[in-house]
Amino acid sequence: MSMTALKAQTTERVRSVAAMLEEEIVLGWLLPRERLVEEELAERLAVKRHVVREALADLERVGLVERIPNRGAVVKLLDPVEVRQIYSVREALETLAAEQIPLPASATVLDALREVQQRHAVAVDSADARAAFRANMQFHETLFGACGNPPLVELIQGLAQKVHGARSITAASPEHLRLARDEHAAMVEALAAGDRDRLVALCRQHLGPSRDAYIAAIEARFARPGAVMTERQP
Amino acid sequence: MSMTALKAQTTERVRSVAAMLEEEIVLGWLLPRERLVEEELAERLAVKRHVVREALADLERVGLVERIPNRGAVVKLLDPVEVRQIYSVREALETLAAEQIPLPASATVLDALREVQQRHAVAVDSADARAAFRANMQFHETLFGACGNPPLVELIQGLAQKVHGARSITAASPEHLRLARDEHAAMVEALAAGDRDRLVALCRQHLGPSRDAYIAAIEARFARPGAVMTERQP
DNA sequence: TTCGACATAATTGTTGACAATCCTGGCAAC
DNA sequence: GTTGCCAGGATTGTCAACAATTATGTCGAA
Repeated sequence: MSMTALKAQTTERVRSVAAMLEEEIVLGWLLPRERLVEEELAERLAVKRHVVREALADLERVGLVERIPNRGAVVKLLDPVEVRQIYSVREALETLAAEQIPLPASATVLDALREVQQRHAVAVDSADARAAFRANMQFHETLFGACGNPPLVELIQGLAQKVHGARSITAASPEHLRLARDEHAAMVEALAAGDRDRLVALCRQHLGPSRDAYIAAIEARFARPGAVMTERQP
Repeated sequence: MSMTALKAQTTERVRSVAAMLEEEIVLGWLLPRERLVEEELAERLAVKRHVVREALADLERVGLVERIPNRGAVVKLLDPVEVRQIYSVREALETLAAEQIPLPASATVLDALREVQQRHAVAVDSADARAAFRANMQFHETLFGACGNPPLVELIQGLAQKVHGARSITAASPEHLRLARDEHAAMVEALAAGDRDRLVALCRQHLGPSRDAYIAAIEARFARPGAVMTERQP
């Protein structure tokens, strides 16, 4: 029965390492274009190189890092047009899911959402970015999970992961966190009231801020010399 | 480029192995629930175990195989409800993509589609299942690729891959192949004529047959003993 | 100074052996 | 006849050393 073995099963360690790296990317601890050296990570995370290797392969599949043969991995920098495209698909998918959630929402779903939202609010108020990130992910998972279409939920989560690199701008910003918190509350309200139009609208506008903040930040800070942006010359 | 490269880059070999296994699954050479033993595959495909391992991890992420820790990999058997859910999302995404294709389609797109469709028709007529499969994939890639949203195309392809295991029923069936060929022709026609409604409708109905055939087949052939179906005893 | 060849260092990719784990089948006890 | 247990074998997971590749820095020549 106990699925979670006491001594971390191998594939679990890989997933654990991948999750740690993902968090470090989202929280801005690892910046775009930063190199991810296998041995270095292996020592820091106290695992063998080969585990880090598999974790990096996982993150490459997800789209969070980029691996160049014989040259190693770097955290991927999404260009603005790709971000816009991804967000447009996210909007479509999340709308689709929101339209399929049975309304008014069941008590179990509402209770779960309120509990998670509570944790998220606490994390935001105490400026605990990591806890806020985790609670935020869990909130969306339970919210969209209520649509009854697991493959759809998986897709939504996958797309969210893809732009996690983009969230390093908003994940630490108190204003954005507070805004997200309030929007979550509004969503729960709409779910309880059975107001589908409001729910869908909330989901849609919930996506905007992080996208816009990222695009603005990326064009200001990570522009490559040689691109359209005029960069100061040394 | 020569596929059978003598000195293939490592990550290329992994992708190559994954692609081979995927084809073998789609063509029904590897059946659902069949075990995939690393050493065995390594010897058969003339690569090291380590490469097979990574390829299996890839296919696991795609959803074509299932890996249980310390027990190995098997080709995944999708249950009918999951297949229905996936197809419903496919329908939504392909509709979304079809709605974004600029109409009437550009000459380059049409030329490319006609060329691929020609190859597909030849393969179907000569009952070359493998060539038909490849041409079919390429057709949909170029078709939806015309929507101008690469992440969306990637998602569509990923979902198609997920149900590739389900295609082993239709991939070898002459009737289904002929039907697909004719529907492809109709799509090209709609693209050329700039008839968006017809295009969207064609995309939608194009999904039906393989889904229905798979669900019927799975319930007839792969029912687990202990389920409602009565299975013959040896 | 600038350019290019060459040696050197840093990093990834590969390999085979070893350890851990899980399934199979036989054998004994009830 | 069924159940439980203990080998034995098959398979996956782990590891450290080695090979291959790419980046870096130095030196000499134009």
